[in-house]
Amino acid sequence: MRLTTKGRYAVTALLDLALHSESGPVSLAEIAKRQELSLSYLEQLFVKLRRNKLVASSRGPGGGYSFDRDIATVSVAEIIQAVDEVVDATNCSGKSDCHEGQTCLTHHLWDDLTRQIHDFLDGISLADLVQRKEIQAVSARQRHAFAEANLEQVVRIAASD
Amino acid sequence: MRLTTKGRYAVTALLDLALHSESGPVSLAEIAKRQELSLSYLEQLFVKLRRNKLVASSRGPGGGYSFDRDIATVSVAEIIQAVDEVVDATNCSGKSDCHEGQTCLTHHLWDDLTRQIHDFLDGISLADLVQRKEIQAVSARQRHAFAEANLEQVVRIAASD
DNA sequence: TATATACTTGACTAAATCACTCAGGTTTAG
DNA sequence: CTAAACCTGAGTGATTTAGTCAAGTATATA
Repeated sequence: MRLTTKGRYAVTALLDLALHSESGPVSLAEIAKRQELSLSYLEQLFVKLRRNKLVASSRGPGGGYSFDRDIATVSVAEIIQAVDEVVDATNCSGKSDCHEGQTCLTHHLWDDLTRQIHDFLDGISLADLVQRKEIQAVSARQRHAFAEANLEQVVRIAASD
Repeated sequence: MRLTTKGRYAVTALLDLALHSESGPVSLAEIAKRQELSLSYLEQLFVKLRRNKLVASSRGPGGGYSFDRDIATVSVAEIIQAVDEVVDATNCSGKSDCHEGQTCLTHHLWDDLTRQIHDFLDGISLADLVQRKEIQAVSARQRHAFAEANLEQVVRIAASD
C-alpha cells in the first residue's frame, strides 16, 4: 500500500462523485473545478479507475462518470490500489529475500505495518465517508462556493452584453 | 509519519545495535557489514539519531555507538521521526488549509490514518523487537554467516603468508 | 447530419526526492 | 603518533511525482 497524492486525489475525486451522482453522470470538468484538481491528471486517474471497474463512463454531451457498483462496497484501500498499481512498497519490495537471499531483520515489522494500514483503509467505504458529518460540512461549503462562482459568471456575462 | 527506506534503515540499524550492545559500543562499520547498508549513509542517519538523543557516541579506536536510554522506551515511531524530519506528509502537508484556505474533503481521513500508523509504530519498542522469535532467528543466522566470513578471511590471510 | 461535449490515449517534462557517494575533516584510545 | 572511528557537507544519478500537451474517438442533442 503506497500513500501518495495520486491515491489521495483519487479518493477525493470519487468522494466528490459520490456526493454529486444523484442526477446522472458527473463530468471530470466539474470534479476538477470543485476539488481544484488538474483535469488532465484526473483523466489519467479515471482511466485506471474504470479499468478496475470502480466507475463506468458515458461519452458525449451530458456524459461523465458514474459508479459501477454500490458505493458501500467500494473501500478506500481499493481506490488507492487501483491508481497506485504497486500494492506493497512499505517493506522490502514485497519479496522476502531482502537480505542476502534471506529475510532482513525488520521484515516482519514492515509486513505487519502494511497489513495494519491496509485493514484500516479497507474498513472504510465511500458510503461511510459520505455519511460523515465533517465531509457533509465541507461539501456543503463547496456547493455554496460553487453556486456563488456560477452566479458571478452569469452576472459577468449579462454585463458584457 | 513518512515511510521510506531511510526510516527502515534506521530501525534496522538500531535493532542491530540493540542485539550487539552487550559488550560496549558498536561501530557503524560492523552494523554496515552485518546489515549490508552503506557506511556513509549510516553515518548520516546516526548524526540525526544522536541529535535526537536516541544514541550516544564515543570516538576513537574501540569507539562506536551505544544507547542513551533503556531500549524499552525507544519506539519505532520515534526512530522514524528522528531520521525523516517531516513528521506528517500523509495528509495535506500537515496544515488544514489544503483547499481554498479550507480543509479539503478527505482531510480527516488522512488525519485518522496518520494517527493509526503512528499509534501502531509507537506501541512497538526496540525491546519488543529484540524479544521477537523471528528476529532472534534472523539474528542468529547473521551471527553464523558473519563468523564464517571471518574464518574465511583468517584462512585467506594465513594462506597469503 | 453537424457539432459540441466529454471521454481516451500516449508522449513528454520540470521539479523534487531518494539513496546514496566522495572528500575531506576531528577526536581519542592505545 | 597513528589508526580507528566518528563527523560534516557537498554533490549526483536515478527515479518518481505531478502534472502538461496534443491528438484523437464516441455520442447525445439540436
